[in-house]
Amino acid sequence: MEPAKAYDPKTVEDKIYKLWEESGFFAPEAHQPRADNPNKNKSFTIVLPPPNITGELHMGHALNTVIQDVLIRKKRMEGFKTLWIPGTDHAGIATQAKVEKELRKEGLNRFDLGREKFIERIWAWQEIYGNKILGQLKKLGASCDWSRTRFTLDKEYEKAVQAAFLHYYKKGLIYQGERVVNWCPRCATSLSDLELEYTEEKSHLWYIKYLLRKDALRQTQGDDNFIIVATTRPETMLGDVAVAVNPKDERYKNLIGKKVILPLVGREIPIIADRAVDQKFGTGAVKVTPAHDLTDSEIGLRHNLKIIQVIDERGRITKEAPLPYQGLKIAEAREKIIDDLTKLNLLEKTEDYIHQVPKCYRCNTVVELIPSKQWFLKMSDLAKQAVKAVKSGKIKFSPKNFEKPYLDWLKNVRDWCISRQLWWGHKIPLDGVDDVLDTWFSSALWPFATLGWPENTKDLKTFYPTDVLSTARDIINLWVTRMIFSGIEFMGKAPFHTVLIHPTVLTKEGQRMSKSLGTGIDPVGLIEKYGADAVRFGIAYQLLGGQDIKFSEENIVMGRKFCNKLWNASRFVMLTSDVNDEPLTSDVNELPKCQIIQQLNQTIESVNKNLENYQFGEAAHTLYDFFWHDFCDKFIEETKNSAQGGSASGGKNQKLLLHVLLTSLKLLHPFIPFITEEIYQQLPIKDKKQSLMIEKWPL
RNA sequence: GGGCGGUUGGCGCAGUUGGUUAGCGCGCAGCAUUGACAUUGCUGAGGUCACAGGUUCGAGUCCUGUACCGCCCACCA
Repeated sequence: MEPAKAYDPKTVEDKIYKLWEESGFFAPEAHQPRADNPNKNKSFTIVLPPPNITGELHMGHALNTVIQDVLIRKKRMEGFKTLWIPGTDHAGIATQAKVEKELRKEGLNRFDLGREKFIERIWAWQEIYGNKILGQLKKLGASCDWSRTRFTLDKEYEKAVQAAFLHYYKKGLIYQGERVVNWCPRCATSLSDLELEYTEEKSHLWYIKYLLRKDALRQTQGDDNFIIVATTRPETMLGDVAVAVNPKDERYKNLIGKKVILPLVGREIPIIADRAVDQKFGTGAVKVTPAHDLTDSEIGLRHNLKIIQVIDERGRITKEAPLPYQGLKIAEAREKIIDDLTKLNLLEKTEDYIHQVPKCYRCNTVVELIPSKQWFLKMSDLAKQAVKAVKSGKIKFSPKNFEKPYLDWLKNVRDWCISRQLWWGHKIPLDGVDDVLDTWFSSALWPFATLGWPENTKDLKTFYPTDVLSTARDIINLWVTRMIFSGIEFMGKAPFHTVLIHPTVLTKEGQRMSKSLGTGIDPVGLIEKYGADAVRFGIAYQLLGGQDIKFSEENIVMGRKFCNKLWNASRFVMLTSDVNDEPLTSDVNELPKCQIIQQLNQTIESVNKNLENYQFGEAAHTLYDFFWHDFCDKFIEETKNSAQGGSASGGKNQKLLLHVLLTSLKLLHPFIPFITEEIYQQLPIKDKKQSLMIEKWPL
């Protein structure tokens, strides 16, 4: 049957993907490399950044899938032992929050179910969404080795996590400590600094009078009988243990060492001097609450102050506070305290104040700082290793300027709080501990745990270290740094040589795409509308210069048009080919040195160079221009004219047409795999491979 | 508060080490055409390259400053 006039991706894509899966060529051992292949002993490995099982994929995933698949498909055609490992991430807090939200719709919370039932419920969720995500990757055409699919919470992976934890523990790098940690009262867990999201909020700066104790009063010659502190968190005053001023501050020099009476509480607390106090802010005198503020906690340590916890894990005032405030929620307590201070005439003034409020990055609840017993991983030595790997050039970032934020962060890094009071995650391997590990502790092991570590597997020997890691910039420090030091620590080698930071996909208006804002675009919807190849080519075409992408559907339209052009040009070549009885050859040596061949060779050279430098957009543009304008508009039209004069030159032109078409299909295949494969399957050529996937890449 | 990036035709973007008429996609206008393709072909309109100075024989491209936009990082109560 004659191929349809217009290319219809719907009739092609599922069929072709099935063909690929059945061929087995996604796995590195599926086909024998040619004897003359210089790369046959080299491997090329990518680990897919495992998507969180919290929902469906977004455009960022689609973009990253295109990048990785282009790299993988090209290397596969070059004859490398190519492995792209897929998988998903259990995403501790994110998934737990998602499932809790589901429960809430049923009027339940996780405590109603209990730990075991709740975890069962999440496993049911992971079954659905994990598979959904893998299905979406397949729709995009990802040529991952699905037989090696991993999940960060599967049984084997659990072994890796345990082994890692015990290694650190035995080495003395893991310790338990009572520290002030970020705490989400809704999730009831600690959070790392990186898991906070700050939002700017209008609030107030309250100026509160702390009265001096009577004997202190007698000793001061001034007429002030109080010191004023400014705060944005009046409710924490219930836990104050001192008032601090800068030692150089002349205004307060004679007050240092004196005592004040903490309003509403009645506790006597000292006025101390500490360098952390900024003279210029507020009144230059700051209330010190070591239990609920990080700076204060450090001041407390320096001055040997008590820690009085007045906010508990659920965000309520504790029994350490005076009776009237006990059990109140933070907002209620704040209101009552302001009220009471006003009545006592201790509120000097209230100013409007805009400040950054930390919120839980998963559930958007205001995060509290509370003292809590947690597990920490010592970072200083590990961070040094991670710094060295990049400074020595063993790992390169592309674009290079992302090395700076990476190095800056590592330079100032604090110990990593790795315990979470969640139910969904890896349990800390020590008896009697209910805490789980930060989800990033397990994903830090991804490049080698997916290959079988801690067992010394064949895969590990063959495919580690991996080659390119492609990811979004916002998880450089959450994930990339931690993979790097983990790889060095456990494998003795950096886990990859290149970190590819891809652009962020924004809306056309320049907004961040997000579900909650309603600005997200579903790649699968686009695939249904335009076809996967159109989506892929549209994305690749826009991957220029490395800056963020304002997504516009017009590029996908272009992709669809291009696919159609390719389809019809191929139809033309094939229709005219049928005239010949003999199968046509694509032997390069028989080709004349004409203009189209010259242009083709330039295209090959340019595409190779651009792909080696991760210039995907440039490569896509080059291919587009060559195929459409040089090949279709000029060369094909010319062959029509020359054919009219007689059939003598017809055969030669056929070979040429077929050669250029086949080479173009090879070059385009990494970008638009479905349509190129479909056409390849129909081509009347000798020595056809089972799939275009394993054809020889043009050099 | 610190760091990074952006500002080029209606929209989305390219412009390598400074050098003849600043490119691409989408859109727009006119013309063409049933024989690969109307998801087409040809032709064309449309930009004082954010602003102000400076370096240079010559700057979208280098330097200084300004404005606006975006992102990341940061314990200023």
